Amino acid sequence: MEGLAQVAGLLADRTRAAFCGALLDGRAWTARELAAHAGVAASTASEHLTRLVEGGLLVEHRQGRHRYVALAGPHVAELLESMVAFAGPDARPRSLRASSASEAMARGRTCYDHLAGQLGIALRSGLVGLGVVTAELAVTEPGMVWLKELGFEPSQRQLSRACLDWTERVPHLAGAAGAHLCRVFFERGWVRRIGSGRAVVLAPAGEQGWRELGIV
Amino acid sequence: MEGLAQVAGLLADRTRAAFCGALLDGRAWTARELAAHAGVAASTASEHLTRLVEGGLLVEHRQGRHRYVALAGPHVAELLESMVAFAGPDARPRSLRASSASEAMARGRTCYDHLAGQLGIALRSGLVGLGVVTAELAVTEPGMVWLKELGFEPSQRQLSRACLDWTERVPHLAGAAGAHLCRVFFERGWVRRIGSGRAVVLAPAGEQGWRELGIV
DNA sequence: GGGACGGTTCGGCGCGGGCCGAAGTGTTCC
DNA sequence: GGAACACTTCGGCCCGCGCCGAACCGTCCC
Repeated sequence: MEGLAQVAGLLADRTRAAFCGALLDGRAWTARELAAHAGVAASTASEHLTRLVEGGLLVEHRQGRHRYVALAGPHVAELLESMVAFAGPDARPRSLRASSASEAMARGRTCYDHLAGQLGIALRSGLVGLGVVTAELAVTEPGMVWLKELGFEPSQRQLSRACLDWTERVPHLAGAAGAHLCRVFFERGWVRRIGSGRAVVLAPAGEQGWRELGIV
Repeated sequence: MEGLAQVAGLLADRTRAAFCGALLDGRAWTARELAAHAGVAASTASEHLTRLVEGGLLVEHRQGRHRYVALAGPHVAELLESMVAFAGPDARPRSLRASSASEAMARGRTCYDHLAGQLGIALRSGLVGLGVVTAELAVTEPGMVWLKELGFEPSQRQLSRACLDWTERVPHLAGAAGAHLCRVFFERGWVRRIGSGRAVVLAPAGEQGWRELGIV
């Protein structure tokens, strides 16, 4: 259980945990952004990032004078999700600005590579209603046809997976299928990011697209 | 991500991690047993256990002068499994005795409430061959009939789940179905514990039973 | 070249926590 | 009652680590 203690140790610090939480949006952040997000000095952030990269949780990508870091893959996102799901959501925001930001996140956001929040729940209900996935979020045979019409190609990666939503406490669709749909929605401009962060919103074109597909 | 850091902190210590690893066999251990297992003083173990119980990872059960502790439930076992799967198996045993004990564990053991090791793999292959579960370990319709004949009753708990075997690096059957089969096999005396610990073996009666069920 | 900027390295500080042994509590058994 | 035993509490030790600021290194832009 040596390895268990090591990986737990990487996440056992509030600053490193805050980094990982921010990176759960699936995007790459610079060291400074993360430092500001967690409220520590740049030097401190730098050391933490080195540890997280060496521990295999993060990958880095140097570009000019910037150091971009991102989660090392879906397996890391899944690990973090399951730990957050166990720990439960944190006590909630104090400031007004933080509160409105967290409301926007509750409405819709990315969770690593798929949609979450109320938007994720709506997508899930729609797909269940269409018979694309079962109530347990397994892709059905007609569902696979439906996905392939949207350009989905099966791969090594697990087809579908339930990801526990930590604002809604309800599972939404993750895995290869969830990631593909999220990507398609972004490509078509149906979903776009708002504000600074990971909150997303369904654009008018998206509302229409979802209606045409029968999701809503 | 406050909560994430807290739960990670509970597991970030090698002694506490060793406790959890031992408890992954699904049985209740006394404080002394765990202390000996991890090689620390009884007083040290006592403090660690208090923290793990307060953190919700373990439950305790006082009986006379003994303090029994066990994992707080399948959700904890699943959390630990996913972290161990990420971290990978530890470097391997030094002493001869440790080596033969770990060989016995590799042949068969309990993983919280289901079978693991080569025995778990054999069970899984058999069930796939019988069509009880798909290759992805989802229970089929005929499989549910088969399970009900063995006394299985569906519950709230997730029906089946793939648990990554950390000696074999192959998934075996966990979840409600895996737990039920394990329990039935113990009740019928088909599987029994050997030696001090969590290693198990298929008894002669079990070999015959498995043949009759078509598992092997 | 010079200045601004992102990131890193290093030294030093302080706190937290893991460990033990000794002493104490409650239980079991004779 | 007395002895053995499982566990807990407490005091004290020490190491690890998270943090910062200062100095430094590269890159980018004028």
